[in-house]
Amino acid sequence: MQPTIKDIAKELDINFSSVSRALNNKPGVSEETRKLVIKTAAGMGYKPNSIARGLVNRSTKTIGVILPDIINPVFGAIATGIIDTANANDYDIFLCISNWSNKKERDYIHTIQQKQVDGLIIKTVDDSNQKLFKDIQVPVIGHESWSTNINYTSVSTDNEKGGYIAAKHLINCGYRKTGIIEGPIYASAGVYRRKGFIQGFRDSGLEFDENRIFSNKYDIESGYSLARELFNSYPDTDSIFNGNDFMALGTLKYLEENNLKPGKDVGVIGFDNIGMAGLPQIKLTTIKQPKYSIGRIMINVLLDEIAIKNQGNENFPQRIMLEPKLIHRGTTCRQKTA
Amino acid sequence: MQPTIKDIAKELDINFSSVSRALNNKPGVSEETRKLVIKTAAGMGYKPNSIARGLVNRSTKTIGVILPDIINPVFGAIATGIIDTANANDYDIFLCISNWSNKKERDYIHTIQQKQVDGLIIKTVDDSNQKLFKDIQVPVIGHESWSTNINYTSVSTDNEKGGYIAAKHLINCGYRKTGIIEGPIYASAGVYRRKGFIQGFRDSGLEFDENRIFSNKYDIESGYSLARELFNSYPDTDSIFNGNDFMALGTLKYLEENNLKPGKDVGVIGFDNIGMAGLPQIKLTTIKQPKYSIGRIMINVLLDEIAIKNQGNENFPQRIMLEPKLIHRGTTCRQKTA
DNA sequence: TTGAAAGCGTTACCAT
DNA sequence: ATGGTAACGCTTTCAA
Repeated sequence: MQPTIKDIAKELDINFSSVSRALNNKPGVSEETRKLVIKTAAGMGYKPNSIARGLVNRSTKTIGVILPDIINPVFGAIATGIIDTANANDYDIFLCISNWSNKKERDYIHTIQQKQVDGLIIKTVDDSNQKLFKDIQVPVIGHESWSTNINYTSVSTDNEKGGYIAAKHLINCGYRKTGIIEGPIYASAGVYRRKGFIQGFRDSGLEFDENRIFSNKYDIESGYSLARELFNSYPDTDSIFNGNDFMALGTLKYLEENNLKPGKDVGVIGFDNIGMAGLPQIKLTTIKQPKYSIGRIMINVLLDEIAIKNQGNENFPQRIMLEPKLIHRGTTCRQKTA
Repeated sequence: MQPTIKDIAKELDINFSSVSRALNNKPGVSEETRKLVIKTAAGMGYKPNSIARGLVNRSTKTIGVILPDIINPVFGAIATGIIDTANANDYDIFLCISNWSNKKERDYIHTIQQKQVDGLIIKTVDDSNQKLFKDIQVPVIGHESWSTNINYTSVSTDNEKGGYIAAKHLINCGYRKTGIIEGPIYASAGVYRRKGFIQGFRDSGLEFDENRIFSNKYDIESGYSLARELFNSYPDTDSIFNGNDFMALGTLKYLEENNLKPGKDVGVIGFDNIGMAGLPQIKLTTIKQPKYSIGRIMINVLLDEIAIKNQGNENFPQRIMLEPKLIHRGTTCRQKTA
């Protein structure tokens, strides 16, 4: 059995409240007893029970984080940003993976509340669980989800702008027969990326044929099979805007297998800029997201909201948007464009 | 404020212990009151406080998991296996990332205990923190760490065998001037992989020059720079055994930039078989690990040890080894070998 | 400075 | 079947 403060108190023949005061650097104990307590506590291998502490303090110093997957290094990077920054501020992270399942996400939203986290960071699969947020008692920060009728802060890359930049780049390269390969149709990020992309075409006086949009899951396999579908339906396709880099990797796989040279026969652009995108064998042109910063900013904003709330102040939701950036590599036209 | 069982009791003008019984499907309440309690609880939006529950039950139904990083999809896959299986058994996961830092790892070992987890799964950076395990009060499962003087179960791929297989394959391909590019020198997995690899040479009557071993971190950049170092020191290098696929990716990058064709000019073999290894642009020959299964088995064994312990039985540490498998792709000799 | 006691939300055990 | 109460380990307030 782990020793408790009562055991320490018994050992020293003092009251356990004094032990508590000593261990927490609270006033009300002589320097002498404090030193003695700390020493014997260490000797006995005492470790505070943070569950008991959480019960009385009504704060667990823990933030719940719900992410859809963890194999995609984008979320790995975001999670790392969250964890690093939280730890630096003395908070722990309770990480949950919804596996792109609405049901799992819903379950996690419930269990995480029961665990009395001090705040919640979540990237929802789509909008369907957002109604659950309104009776969460702690601050919530969303990633890639924003609508005017919700009351929590969201931080994401400016996906619409990212899509716009991608479109402009493809057009500048001279591509005209573009297809879109994207993730789940209702995924918030995808909606904005697509919107910006189509707007980019429009602003160039071009029309984008929305039949050329194919959607499935955000992984390599889906990118691969959607590329096939796209080319089967539209053999004249000269370029592809991918929902993320994983899907672009699948697209590249399809092209390779069909002897189509990316950047020459077909322009390919991704989204995220994951580590592998820069490999010389890949050289994927993509829209970079500040992944680590997204995590860092989310937790900073959340911690701030927690502090404000504890002071009894009201907070109102913000929409924080980070800058996307074109990374021009080998899978789109070679020469740099304006 | 979240309603508590006392609030429900007050509402119904019954004792809160009856509410507890009703909500937990324990005997001692009439079906009538049970239904009433459940109904009003739902109506009031009651959510059990699992922290209070944990305090009295001395079980949080939570498993702590400490992994060194999460950007490498190997750990992503392992974590997914752990989380899926734990959830299926009604356990939650408290996931921590040590970022390959001994200090962070040590801190996490402490905080995770304070959070009263029911068990711990950990992949240590190296052996230095293993002494901390002996005064952990809950079952511990290690990944890729095993020595006879420790008392916890470990599950990993048979790394020694994996290294052996890699060596045999390289030799069969006809390579003789092999270099090793590996992670931190004390990393347990690397030690066994290297040992098996050298043994493979020996068993073929060949001598492996240990000066050709270069080590750094388990990432793409390290693989890249170590490849350069290796070729600078040993320009006659004809093949490379990489500590993991990420490092192999870095090696491939170096080769590409120096116009060396993998599989033709230089044989390259990795370890893990991450998703990207199979891409046609990469086609990395590698030693496959059953990543998801590693996670699944770790949690299953842990849950078993927890159950045994709760029955008051003693458990003794096991070393569970999973089979590695050669995946022969394009970065080593083309024709299949025995 | 120290001791005593209440209370956090829950479960479990005792009466009734 | 129900009510009452102790207990989990801790922090905090109030007395002494």
